[in-house]
Amino acid sequence: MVTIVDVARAAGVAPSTVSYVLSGKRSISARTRRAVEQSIRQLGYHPNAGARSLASHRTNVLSLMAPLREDLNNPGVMEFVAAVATAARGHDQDLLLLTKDEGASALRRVASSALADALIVMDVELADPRIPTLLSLGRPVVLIGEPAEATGLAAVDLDYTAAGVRCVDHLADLGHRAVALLGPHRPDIPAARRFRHGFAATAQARCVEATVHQCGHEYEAIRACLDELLTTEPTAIVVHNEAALPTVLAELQRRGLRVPEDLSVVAVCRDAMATSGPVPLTSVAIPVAELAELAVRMTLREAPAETQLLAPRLTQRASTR
Amino acid sequence: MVTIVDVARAAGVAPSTVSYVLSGKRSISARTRRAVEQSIRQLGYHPNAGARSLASHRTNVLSLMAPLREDLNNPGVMEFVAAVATAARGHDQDLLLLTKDEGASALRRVASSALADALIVMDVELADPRIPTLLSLGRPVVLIGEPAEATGLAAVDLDYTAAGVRCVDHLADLGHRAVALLGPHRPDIPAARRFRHGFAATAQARCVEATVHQCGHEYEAIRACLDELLTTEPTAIVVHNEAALPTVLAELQRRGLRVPEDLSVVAVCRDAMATSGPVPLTSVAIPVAELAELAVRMTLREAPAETQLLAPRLTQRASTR
DNA sequence: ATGAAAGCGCTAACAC
DNA sequence: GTGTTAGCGCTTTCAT
Repeated sequence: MVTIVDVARAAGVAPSTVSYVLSGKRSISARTRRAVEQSIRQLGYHPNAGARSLASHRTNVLSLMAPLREDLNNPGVMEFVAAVATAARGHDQDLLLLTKDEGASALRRVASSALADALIVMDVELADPRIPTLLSLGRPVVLIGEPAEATGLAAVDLDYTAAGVRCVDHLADLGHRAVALLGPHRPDIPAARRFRHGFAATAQARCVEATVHQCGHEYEAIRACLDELLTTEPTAIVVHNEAALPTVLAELQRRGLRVPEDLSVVAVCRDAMATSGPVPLTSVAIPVAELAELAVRMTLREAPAETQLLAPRLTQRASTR
Repeated sequence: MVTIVDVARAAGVAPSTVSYVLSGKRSISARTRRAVEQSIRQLGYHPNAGARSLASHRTNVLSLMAPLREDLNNPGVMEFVAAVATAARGHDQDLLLLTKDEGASALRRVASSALADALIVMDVELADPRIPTLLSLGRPVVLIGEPAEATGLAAVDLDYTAAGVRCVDHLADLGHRAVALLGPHRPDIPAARRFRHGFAATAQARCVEATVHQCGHEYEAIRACLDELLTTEPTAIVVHNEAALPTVLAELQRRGLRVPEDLSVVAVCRDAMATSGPVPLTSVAIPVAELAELAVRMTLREAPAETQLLAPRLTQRASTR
């Protein structure tokens, strides 16, 4: 194993000088820096993470707790995990992955044993039992997805209220007078509530008839939901349920409803999903990469640790008119 | 911060005794053990991971490198990540997540800086550039998904050859004489090759006409693939492409082909996927939890570090007859 | 069955 | 601009 002492000896300097070259915490002559960097490369030196953490009280590890069991079908979860991993590496941090069902004790364990410097937590619910623990950790915490009540914790999310507004505005602008919302399986989560409120309030403001429905992503649930939804004869639907989206579209087709001729569709989903079907969908994408980057920067105190809601962007494609 | 010295003082013993109570590496009187355990609980002591790793050369962290960008659509990837995280915690290990596109240098970094004790790598390809690095790491390495060539690295996977055999045997037993395989987007990966070989060899052995097709998961690709596939008028198809499966089924329906009346379908997919559509599908599931558990045990040297292929299990449901 | 003490490899305060 | 050195909190010999 190559240690800092080996590098120092090879470069003809003191170990602390090597440390300072690596950290940039004091000025180093160009000559010394070159010698040290060369020795590092030649010897293939990688600082020992444990020693570093012990001496500096920093691990350069972020921990992400994600809902890895229940939301397995939700492709958005994996996208977030990937985005956070990528954002973390972009800031020289590694990522320790925790599953949601390990609960508060895992958060405490990771923080107390100094396995990670900060925590990012997805899918925090209204009265989540993890919140008190997170508040007591003494480490930076950022939530992805904003719990409806102020928790005192920093959070990042899409502005779902604005997203609901945007979808209805788009459809109203196109002349639709009757629209329906097909929402997610869990109507109680903050994102669902906010979207629904934006949707309903804007429909009212613009004198558009609106109905709200919710369903899971199993075939039967979707079918029943569409049965109900279509009785009101809307000319457009907004689908805020990515997992159900493919089945919804297939089912519309099966019923002989063409998109957008008979029914306009706006989806809240990843761009990849919006463009993967026969009809490219007008959609509001969740800005996963930006949210992840922002969350990581917050944990590193490079961005103010407060709740930030990113503005939605609606991309018009072929499914609305 | 609570340290081992605090616990030792509270319990009236030496720090080393606390350490030994925690590790179980030497016998402790019941009385001492009780006192120490009580102090640990009362003080909320969590051993510092960095100090531990520095002193013991063990981190109790496993690193998993997963294809988090390219295979984002592949629900199987996330399932593996979740399963490995769960299996790791079951063995008192934490999980450091790496993305495949960080490449060999990330593996070297994590191993050399002692961030993790061992590495699990998904999606290793035929002539993967990471293989030489993995061989030189001096740490346990387990691949999930077996590269076709012997690499000298331990690996776990489903026995895809046997899976291909099993699917054709099932259909042949039901009396089918013409079957088609709809394979994955990347026909060159070992799993695809092996499945195809099992499929083709068994078809020949049982005098069943067989054709092999491949396609991505975009709508147009699937449509074109089905156009081609259906010209041979098979009475059954085997879908080894989970991402495409929902679209394939929707498209069959659109063409007026009923499952299983007009066409039997066998899928290689998660059970959740097999049972989520209108017709429960006869399927071969990938035993993700077992594979993850086995991989974790191999990294911990609790299972022999060799290539292990798990036998497929076919579950008959309503889509074949 | 338990204690004392020597490091593990690094960072950061202190010295010059 | 650089060197010296005292820890960081733990594990593990070595003693008894």
